[in-house]
Amino acid sequence: MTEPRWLDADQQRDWRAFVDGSVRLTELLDRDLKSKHGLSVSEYEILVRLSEAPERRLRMAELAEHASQSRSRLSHTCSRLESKGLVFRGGCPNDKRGVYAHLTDEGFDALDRAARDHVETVRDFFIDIIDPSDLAAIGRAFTAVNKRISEAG
Amino acid sequence: MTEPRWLDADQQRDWRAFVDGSVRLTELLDRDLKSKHGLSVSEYEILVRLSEAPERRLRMAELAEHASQSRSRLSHTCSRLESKGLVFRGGCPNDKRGVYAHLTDEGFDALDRAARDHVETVRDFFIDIIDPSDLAAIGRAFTAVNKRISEAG
DNA sequence: CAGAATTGGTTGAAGCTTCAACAGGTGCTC
DNA sequence: GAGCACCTGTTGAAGCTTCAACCAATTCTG
Repeated sequence: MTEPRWLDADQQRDWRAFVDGSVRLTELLDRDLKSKHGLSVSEYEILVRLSEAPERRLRMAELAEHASQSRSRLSHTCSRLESKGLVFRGGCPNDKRGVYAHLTDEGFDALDRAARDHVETVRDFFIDIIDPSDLAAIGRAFTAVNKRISEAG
Repeated sequence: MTEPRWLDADQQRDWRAFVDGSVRLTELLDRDLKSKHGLSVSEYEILVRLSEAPERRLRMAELAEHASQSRSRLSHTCSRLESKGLVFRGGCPNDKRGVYAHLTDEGFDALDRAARDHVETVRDFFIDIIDPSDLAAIGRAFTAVNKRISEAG
């Protein structure tokens, strides 16, 4: 068995900073959103994507794709959001298998309130403490990661 | 209520690339590690930290800190690792409340096997597709994030 | 030194995610 | 147009995480 190409010291340091940082950051954002607005990050993501979609509705499969969630997970989470009155699901005329998830007005308001706090926290713990050129580098890097993962799909 | 400082278009784009990318990447790594070695990323992290500790053992609280996990979660996960024979827990002489988690030889071997595959996947989907200076930027940025979160503690 | 406050770690229940199986629709092919 | 492969979305169970409550040991305080 050949020796793998281990990371060098710098790569190791940077990779670990990322792993730790992203875990801690998402946890912090999740806790923040939950305590102030009763929403998890993944629920929040769903509301965001719906709010941006034409007519504030999206097919389940599309929504799953946009929110980086499995269909099963989305299905469960939508049930919860539906029971909170933030989302409702209705059939699709063209394709009788299809289901549209719609953002309710109440859902839109909840999202608006949450987003105002959320953006401040994101700034506080990420955007505003990072050099703008480093942020651009992050953008480039993770765009490449997304592309790579999609290709491997 | 004053209008919050929304992100500008570039910030938004970069932030979202990161959110999506990191979710997808961790999911991919998790699936990879699980299918090839039956370990989740967080179990893997625990084994890594133990393997690097003097005498391959660490107090539970320290281990939780290093692995960015809650104590409760660590406790449950260690129970699972213990029943797989990769870790065992023993008391602490000085502080009778304390518990040391030890890496077993079997645990060390399992980690060694897993790490060889893991590093290739990390390279494939992250390190090797990113410009080295962008990786350095990521290191700087997330080091700052970690610092900020610790300070806010 | 007694009592209170803090720290270390575990536990069980509730909540969320994953996984595999499924029901119903669509569309392709022969 | 019957059969077959594929796609959509849901479901329930199993697995993992979070949360709050808890016990035990240590340390602080008067």
